[in-house]
Amino acid sequence: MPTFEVKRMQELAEPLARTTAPVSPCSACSVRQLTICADLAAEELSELSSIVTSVELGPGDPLFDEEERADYVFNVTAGTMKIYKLLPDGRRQVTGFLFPGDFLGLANDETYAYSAEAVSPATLCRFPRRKLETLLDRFPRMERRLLGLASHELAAAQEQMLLLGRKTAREKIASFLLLLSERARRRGQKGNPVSVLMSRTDIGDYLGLTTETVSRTITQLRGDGSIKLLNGGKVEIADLKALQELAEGA
Amino acid sequence: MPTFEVKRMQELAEPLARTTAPVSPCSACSVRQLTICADLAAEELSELSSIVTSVELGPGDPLFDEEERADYVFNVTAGTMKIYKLLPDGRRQVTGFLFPGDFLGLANDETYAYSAEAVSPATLCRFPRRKLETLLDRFPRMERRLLGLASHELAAAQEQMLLLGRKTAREKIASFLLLLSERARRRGQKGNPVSVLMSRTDIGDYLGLTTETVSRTITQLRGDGSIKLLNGGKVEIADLKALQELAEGA
DNA sequence: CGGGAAGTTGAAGAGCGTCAAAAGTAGTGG
DNA sequence: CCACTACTTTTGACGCTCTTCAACTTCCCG
Repeated sequence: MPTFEVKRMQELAEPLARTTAPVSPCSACSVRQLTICADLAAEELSELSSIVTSVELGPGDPLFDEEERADYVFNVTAGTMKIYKLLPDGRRQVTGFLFPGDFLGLANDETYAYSAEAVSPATLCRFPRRKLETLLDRFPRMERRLLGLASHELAAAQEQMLLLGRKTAREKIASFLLLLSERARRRGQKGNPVSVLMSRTDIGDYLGLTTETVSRTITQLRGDGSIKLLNGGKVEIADLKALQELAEGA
Repeated sequence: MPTFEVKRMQELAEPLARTTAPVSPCSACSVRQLTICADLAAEELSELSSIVTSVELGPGDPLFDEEERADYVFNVTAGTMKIYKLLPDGRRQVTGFLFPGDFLGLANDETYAYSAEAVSPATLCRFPRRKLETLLDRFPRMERRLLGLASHELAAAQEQMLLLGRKTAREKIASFLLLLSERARRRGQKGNPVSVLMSRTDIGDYLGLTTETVSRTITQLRGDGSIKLLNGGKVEIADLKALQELAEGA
């Protein structure tokens, strides 16, 4: 049985990643209320448990690549992931950072529309897509939940388009810090200081900037007194109001 | 009964827009297969008909504004719509152009995440959100379809982020023309020449450029021999391969 | 410690934006 | 039918933000 799981793991990602036997009952899951598993009955949860597998990734480990057959969908339970698209010459656009409770791998097509990789050590729940679909037929509440998550993602994507297309570097960085802060708070952590675990390159690729511009802009905001850099990748939001006005482009 | 409809219309948009009594049976709808109503049984279609109303808009007419209460969802049946977000100082990001068969108004929140307005004369089906939701409970096939559309939208949004964050002006214009062409073909029209009904300003706001840059870039592509401008806002794709390579950033 | 990656800072340059004006297009009314 | 107006598009000149290329510094992790 463990052997079986390990084999499937290798189809999925490099030997770096580890899979274990069916995850401990979803009922103990700390991020359940944030994701598709919210509000399921005990019986439904146990059915879900029976198809789910856990995946562990280290920083930089790939989960899947764009164009790959989308046989699984995932739920982040710990750590941070990034999803991105590439141009043939290597230019990269990070389309999202994912935190515990976030869902990924929804594919309309039969293939993933983006690549996914771990930013920090991360744990995910993996659902075979086919099996999840048949489960959805019987758990309309879960399907509704999934639709809700997708439409939330869609709204976030549009907000990001506004940022990419129309905001200046300063506005982008301010928006980014506030977004991280807000998302941390929604996960029940404190939003200030905010931990910024991703590299300058990742931030640049998310905001449509170069690492140099990210660095310079952060330095600038620090000079303004809007933020302070602490150690451990933490950023203190020193002047929330200024940052918010900047982010909204006022 | 018609009075009732007119009154509700006024909550929705300005007197410019017109509503009629329940639309002629959905069974005759020409875009049904493209949208949420695909694959419904005759009986289901008639139930759907009973809650739907038709909306007609002229160029520039608003359908709804960001932040407004999202009491309705819509389906474009004819014409072209645009959806966009604004910054307080007036900077605008068009997050999508919508054509017959496209769906809009999905709101996660209780309010719309963007504004919507007609680009050309347009007709839409309007569904009261609440009633549609109860219908979805009974028509799982429609809910599945909606989820499929949402995840398709999501993939398109990510493609657009790649464009906004990482492509040059030339690459953006090339991608845009190919996108319009592709979408026209999917609706059963011919993809070349492609009709570009929207203004340079709208295009710029969609691609994260100014109207001047859009104009200059189009002139440039014409000079290259990649495209030709015909009258009636039509653009002939003269060198498809060149345009594709440009769009992919090769 | 020491080596390598990540981050910061600097100088120069390119691409796109801004401001301005001309050319084209469409709608209106005499 | 044509002239007038108003708007959209195009073109031009210039400037600024962000990128590019490069060197230097800091931070890790062995």
